[in-house]
Amino acid sequence: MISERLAGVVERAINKATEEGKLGPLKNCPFPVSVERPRLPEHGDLAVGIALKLAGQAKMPPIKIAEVIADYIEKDEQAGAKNIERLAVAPPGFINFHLSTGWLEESLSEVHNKAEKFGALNIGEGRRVLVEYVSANPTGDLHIGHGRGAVYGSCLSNLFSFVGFAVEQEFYVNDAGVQIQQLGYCAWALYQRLQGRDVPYPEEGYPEDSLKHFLEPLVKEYGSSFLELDAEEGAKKLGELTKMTIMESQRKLLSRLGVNFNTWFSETSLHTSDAVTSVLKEFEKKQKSYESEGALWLKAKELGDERDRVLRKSTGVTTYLAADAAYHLDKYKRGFDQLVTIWGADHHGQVPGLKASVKALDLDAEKLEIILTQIVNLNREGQMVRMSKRAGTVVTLEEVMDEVGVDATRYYLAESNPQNPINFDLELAKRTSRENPAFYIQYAHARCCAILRKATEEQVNQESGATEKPVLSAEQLSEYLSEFKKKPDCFRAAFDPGHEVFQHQKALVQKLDSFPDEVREAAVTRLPGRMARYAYDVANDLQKFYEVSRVITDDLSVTKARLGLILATKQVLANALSLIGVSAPERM
RNA sequence: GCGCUCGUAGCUCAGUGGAUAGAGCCCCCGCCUUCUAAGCGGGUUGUCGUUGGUUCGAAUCCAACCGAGCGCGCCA
Repeated sequence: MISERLAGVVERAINKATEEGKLGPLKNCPFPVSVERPRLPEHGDLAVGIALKLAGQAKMPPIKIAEVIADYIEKDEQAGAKNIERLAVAPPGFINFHLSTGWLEESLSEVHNKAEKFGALNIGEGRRVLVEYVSANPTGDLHIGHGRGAVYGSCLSNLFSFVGFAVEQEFYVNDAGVQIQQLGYCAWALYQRLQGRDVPYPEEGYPEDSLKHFLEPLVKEYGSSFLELDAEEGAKKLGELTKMTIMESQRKLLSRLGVNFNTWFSETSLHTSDAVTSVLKEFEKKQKSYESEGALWLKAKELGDERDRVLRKSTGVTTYLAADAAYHLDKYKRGFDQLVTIWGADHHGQVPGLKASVKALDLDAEKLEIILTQIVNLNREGQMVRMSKRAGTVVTLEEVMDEVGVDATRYYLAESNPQNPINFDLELAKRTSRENPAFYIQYAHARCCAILRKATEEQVNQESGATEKPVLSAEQLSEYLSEFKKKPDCFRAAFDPGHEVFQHQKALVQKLDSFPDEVREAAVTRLPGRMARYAYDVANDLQKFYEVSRVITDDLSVTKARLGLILATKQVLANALSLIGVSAPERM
């Protein structure tokens, strides 16, 4: 990566300059040098604004600092080998680098060498992170909002894993408490009604239509064998069976969406294992709880919450918070270095309570990161598609996936940042044109594959109908592939420096080269959506390149070099798409 | 009322302390005898919600206000 190498050169210059006392009181470079790509071509290929950032500590005007650094870079003999053609200092204190094509060649060679590992980093250094997400109640179908959490969590997990963390993904199953009881009543009533018994359906329960399709297969399988049961036993039995059916359907659907969990953690298990009662004891022991009006309260207010929270109601039943505290204590005990919990934004009111409970247990609250995902609005032809669960008109995740496909579903849910609401346009997601970024990116990948096929497969002449032998033989191709890794200068023929088209050629390679930086940025900001937008940019740059630079030509060295460039582009597109879990098709 | 999130082009959204604030869509004009035109090029578009403050420098940080969404239970 050129920017990394360049950052090293700049940092060395700064350290040398500070050693010789040329940068005021500064001892060495206090923060990492970041290299950016200037917007305007006259500002060079790459630039650093470090002098602006050092101004305060060095107590010197930025422009002076830039001049000093530039001076040291020019004196650095190794710097010449970094493909720096010339550099310029520009106000208010930027150092602009103009580079030779050598760095483009090295970048391409690096992509070929690292292949599917290109862009992978080791920020995580093997540290263990647990990502908990979706965690829906097993009381109905998943809707598009769950889909967003699912896609976000899975993309973030992919990203963590790509930057060197050992990732585990977990689904917390809220299979305890009143909602499951409620499910039991509904299931029991529905079971009887489906067999002709005229019993009332619980008015306050889950909509009948939202459960019917889960009960029908149960009726098919068990027939009337449970009709004998009394109301209590019936609700328990049917509730349990329905819960299992729903969980299995959720698991299957998520798997189809490319979302797979290492563990499904049952809330019930926290109750049966006494984890909940023991966490309450722990609060008591640490004097972080007290009894009042017959209930047990967590002293949340002194730990950053706006008020204290109930852990055990006066009825003796523990609250959701108590179970969540026990659950998170369990996560800590499992020894993770980082815990990421993804919730729908409608649960943001619970964040201070959970944080307080973690602090009350003297656990490191810094390790626990709670990320909230905002709502998804479904659109069709500009009309809002309502998602009212009560009215029974809920649009399920499955319906969306059936309609627009898995790739488009994933792309649109992955693309935007979690703190912003999504407007998911069902019609746009189905479109096969440039307007639809999901399609456009895949088309770019398929186009790369088409060029490779064209170069290496037999072609049928349109006029004569005769079969023509491929431009490149299999032997030539494999020979080239190994040259791409070992001889960066074989890419030189891909470029036309000085020519108008060179800007497109350079832009594409620069974009490919910046992938590792983009990955780092996406990982540290927890915004995998950046990968989606990056892939779009690559696709766009590829199309521009394609338009002006013919790959298969009469000149074998040009064909070879450009084919190498196309294959590098295909690789980077595939890597970026794989991080967001969207497929990279060979043809379309 | 309090809290959280958000407010950037007609629309959908990037950009979160640095150069003249970007991209796509929409609209207009060009480009197919050549590897996928399902494409490409060019053009038009801004009180960065408002007002103050911090800073050499603010869309970005701080405060107040305006607007939108969500949340404020011994529900889960």
